[in-house]
Amino acid sequence: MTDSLYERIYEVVKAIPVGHVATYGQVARMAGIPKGARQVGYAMAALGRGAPRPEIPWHRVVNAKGESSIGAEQIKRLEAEGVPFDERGRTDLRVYGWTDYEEEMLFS
DNA sequence: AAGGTGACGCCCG
DNA sequence: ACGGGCGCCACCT
Repeated sequence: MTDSLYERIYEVVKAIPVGHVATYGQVARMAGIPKGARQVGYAMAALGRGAPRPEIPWHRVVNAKGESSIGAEQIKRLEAEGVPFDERGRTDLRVYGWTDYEEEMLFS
């Protein structure tokens, strides 16, 4: 719980709806860190290191290709809540990708 | 204090 | 579609 930067990232991740996923870059942008995709990944990695944070659905964060960056554990969790992965380990972001109110505005 | 390290992403062959 | 290379930037030692 070091500072507000990670907290902002965690807030965004907590907002990802069940059955949907968001990319690292997307989370970064939504947290106000345009070039911070890596920081998001680092923040996720930090979850396993220090204090436990079971309220944060880290498994709903995938890379820009729609793949899991961590492996089977994540895929298992996502499929359990209705997000399918193909044999190549990818999920369809066009279908399961998360779009919040703010972002939907950009499409209009 | 300086340099190494990523749960990333984009641009090019 | 896919791999390689480079840029990014907060964290850790």
